[in-house]
Amino acid sequence: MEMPIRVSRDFATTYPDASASATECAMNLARTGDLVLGRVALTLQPLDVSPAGGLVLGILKDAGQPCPPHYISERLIVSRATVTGVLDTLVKRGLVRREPHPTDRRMVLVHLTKAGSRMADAVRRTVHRAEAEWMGTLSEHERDQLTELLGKLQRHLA
Amino acid sequence: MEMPIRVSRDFATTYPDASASATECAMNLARTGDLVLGRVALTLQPLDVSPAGGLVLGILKDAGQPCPPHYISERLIVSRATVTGVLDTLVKRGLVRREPHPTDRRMVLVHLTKAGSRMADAVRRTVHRAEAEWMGTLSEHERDQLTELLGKLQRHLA
DNA sequence: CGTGAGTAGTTAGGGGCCATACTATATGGC
DNA sequence: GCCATATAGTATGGCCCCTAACTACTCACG
Repeated sequence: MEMPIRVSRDFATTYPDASASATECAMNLARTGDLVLGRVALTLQPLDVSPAGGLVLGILKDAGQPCPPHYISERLIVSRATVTGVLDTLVKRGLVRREPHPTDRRMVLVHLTKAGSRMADAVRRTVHRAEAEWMGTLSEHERDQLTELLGKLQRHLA
Repeated sequence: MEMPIRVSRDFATTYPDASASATECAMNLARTGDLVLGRVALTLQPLDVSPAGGLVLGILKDAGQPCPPHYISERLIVSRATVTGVLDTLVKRGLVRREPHPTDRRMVLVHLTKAGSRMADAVRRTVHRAEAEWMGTLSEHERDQLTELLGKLQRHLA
């Protein structure tokens, strides 16, 4: 498999109103994003936490206090329904606890358990150490360049 | 929401053996990849085809002849089980047909129907036109730069 | 030949993600 | 106070993705 993905030589004639460089960017962005997600999942496997679960723990840890699911949903940029499912898994694993909100009875407050708090730390340490290794091929300058380019795209895509 | 994602100011002291620039790259790669995938799904919605389904149609079209599922699985970098599911959907939609392999009875050959062939073309046209628009914020030079950086990472991550 | 190793496809079960629809609760304007 | 509207959480059902296990078949080696 070639890397990066390139379009075929006759791309421009086959798709006149397309752009080869744009298509190559899009395909490689999707592929690279997928590779990174795969690496995260692999890295977290020994901890027996899913990437989504790890992110939720991190959000709760950062908040420093119990949070309602809708807050997690917004931070994670994911639907509330998805958060319900991830929380179910975390509850089963004993990393998180749901409690009724003291004043607003529509809400639930998600509490980090002791084990959940420890796990949040372990996830962060593990993932950040791994990230440093993944990006080892790029120089500091290249990383900044990449982050800038991605930021520009995100502003346009979001 | 800021774009690109940046780590907090005290990142280096909190995670001594991590790299802020590496973590930023990883987070933004995951995010941007996700945004691109979301755009693809949105773009294909009017055609009533899933992103995965569209890719399978493209692979069959490129092959120019009926293919066994394991070939699709390798091209798509996805498990054979997943291909089974995607093909089920495509069969239901009448875009694809399963036929027994004439000589090797373990295999199935996936045929593109007339409608499937037309759909493959429509998917490509639609997505490539959209890609040109998504990447509109980046100059030709920036796109090449981005593709190169992603390629370098892919070689390291794959 | 026959048998064991390898290959192809599917099934089963699990997770993440979504949109939609439903219930319960809160709130602001009348 | 009452009601329309908005908000919070969840259930449902769909797609995509995985691993593991199972069936059917092929093939090479003894």
